[in-house]
Amino acid sequence: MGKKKIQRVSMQHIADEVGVARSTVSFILNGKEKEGRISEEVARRVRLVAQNMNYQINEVARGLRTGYSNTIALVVADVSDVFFGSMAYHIQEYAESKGYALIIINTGEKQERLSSAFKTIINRQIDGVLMIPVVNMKDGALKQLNPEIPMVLIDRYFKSLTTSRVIINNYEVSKTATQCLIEKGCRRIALISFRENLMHIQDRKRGFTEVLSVCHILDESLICEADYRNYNEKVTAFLSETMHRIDGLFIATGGLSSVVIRFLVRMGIRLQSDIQVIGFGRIDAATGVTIPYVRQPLEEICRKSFDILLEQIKSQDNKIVDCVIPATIVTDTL
Amino acid sequence: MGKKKIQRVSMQHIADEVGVARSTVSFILNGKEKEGRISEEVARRVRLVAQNMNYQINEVARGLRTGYSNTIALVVADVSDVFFGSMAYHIQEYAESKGYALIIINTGEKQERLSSAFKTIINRQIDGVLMIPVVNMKDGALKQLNPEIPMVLIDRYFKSLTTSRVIINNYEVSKTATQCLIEKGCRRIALISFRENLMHIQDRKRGFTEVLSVCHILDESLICEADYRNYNEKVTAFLSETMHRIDGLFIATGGLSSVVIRFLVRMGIRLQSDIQVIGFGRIDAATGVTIPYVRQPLEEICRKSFDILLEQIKSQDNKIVDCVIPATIVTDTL
DNA sequence: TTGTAGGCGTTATCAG
DNA sequence: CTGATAACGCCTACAA
Repeated sequence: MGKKKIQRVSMQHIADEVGVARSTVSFILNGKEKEGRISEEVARRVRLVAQNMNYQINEVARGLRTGYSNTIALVVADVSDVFFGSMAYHIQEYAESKGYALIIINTGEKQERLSSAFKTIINRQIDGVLMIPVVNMKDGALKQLNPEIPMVLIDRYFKSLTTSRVIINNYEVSKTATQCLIEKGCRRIALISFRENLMHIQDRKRGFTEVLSVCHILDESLICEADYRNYNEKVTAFLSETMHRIDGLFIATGGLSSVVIRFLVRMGIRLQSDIQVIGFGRIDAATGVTIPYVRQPLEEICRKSFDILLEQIKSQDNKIVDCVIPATIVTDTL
Repeated sequence: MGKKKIQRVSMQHIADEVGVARSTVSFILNGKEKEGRISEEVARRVRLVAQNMNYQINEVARGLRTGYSNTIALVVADVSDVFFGSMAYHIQEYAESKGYALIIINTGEKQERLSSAFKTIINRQIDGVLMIPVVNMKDGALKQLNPEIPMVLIDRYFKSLTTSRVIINNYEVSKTATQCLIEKGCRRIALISFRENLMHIQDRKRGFTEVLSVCHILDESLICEADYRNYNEKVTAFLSETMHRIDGLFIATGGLSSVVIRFLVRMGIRLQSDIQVIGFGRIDAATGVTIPYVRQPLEEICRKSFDILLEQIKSQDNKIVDCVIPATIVTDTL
């Protein structure tokens, strides 16, 4: 077999060509010519030759030397989920603009895959981790895997703040969403959500119930918290039983929108007239009507998360940052 | 600032601990003890110490030495697209099982971003590239960027076969899909698709028209090929004009399903009774009816693509592989 | 102002 | 059977 090793041009090659030392080339190509006190003339020649030889820096060698790979990891349950996928998109775009590469690690909902993920992260000298935690992930389990490595949690969070995070104002925006329904005249309002130990879900529920409590129209029987395994059955059962006695519905989890809307339509419910619905994240269903929703500023969340992570990588202090980005309600989908 | 360099345990540490040479440790930890003719006793001790010191191999150092990063890149227009996202998911899962990491590179629809992508790929010694080409990508432009690096095209392809690829049987499955409509009694069948220079789209159209031609029911005015920019207007205009004189519709591109279905529902068309519809890829709309579709075996496609790429990486021969995986029609969505 | 040399952690080659 | 030793390409303290 032709063991044709791909031969690339290194700094040494350039040095030889110009008749100067490796180090000089390194200084120039890294823009540290001032620091290295290189003559303008030499710098020019080196840069020219580098260009001509089409020199590309070897990040692997640099990584070995510096200890940094200029790579970050995004750890999610499943990138094929639109929400996670959008995160991945924005993060990659932003990371690239900052000279970072992004590796993706799927963990499913499985805690045990986290340790394998961290092994990869260590092995490859990944500089930092952006993670979207999943349900059955314990708070401690995270940092415990490797307390050294910079990490920022996105979108979901735990009671205790042991890791930096970037989240939206779940509680407040859920209050606003609920008030929207009330303002439209709804009085018998239901909530559909997941049953989770993650705070973002609980905060949304809290916002919902508080508003209804204040208005004295809270009905606990109109709250449906589905499990991950059988959410389809749970939700349809709940709706079958309640849909004729509710006039408003807050779907507090994007992942449930599709099944809920589909069921209501199939049952002949006229959305936004029989029942006012508001969702979390854009609802892309062929309903013929516009359904308002809580818009999470994904791009901003991603950029902020990356900025925080980068800051943590650069300045080794393990300062914990807690960043809350406000979500907004969108009522007129164009 | 605390420039606390993360200190990891290297092979040297283990060697020192056991009282043996680095190279010996390397042999053992790479499972080449037979080849290296290491004594069972030493091997055992080394492994034990490695375990105790929680040794993790440094892939960066290994990469510098071997020239391989054990990393592949997935180049797509936009991972947040469900189709691409699913690809990313399956590829990452499979790659991980084979000891490879996956980096994601988004290029949008922009040709010029390809060269930046390849720069990253070279810089980081990425071993191979899986790419889902986009519309305005010229065939030559691909390999040209770097003919050395192993690459496999997925899902979309060009006339000339200059790069390995894994695709589905677009032509055949489109014939089958069209026949499905005919068997349901449709005679005035429309096609909605993108106008693309990529072969997969053209092959689908070809399958469609050929079947209708044979049956003498081909009506060129019932073919809508939308542009990327204004596909929404184009499609709705087309449907407004034709929906009352068609009884069958083949949506040959997954990306158009949503807008088409939404429009038809809004117009009061009863799907699968006024008009029989068949799509490409599952249609997730709240229609209340089941819409048949062409199912692309994503996981199989991804695994096959990775296998081919790996083969190409391992054996440096640039043999070009053309793999066609059959898609199937799904009629009963559960 | 420039060059030298050592080392990052691994693997390959060759010598004991 | 095992151990030196030399790369891989880059960075940087230090020498000149």
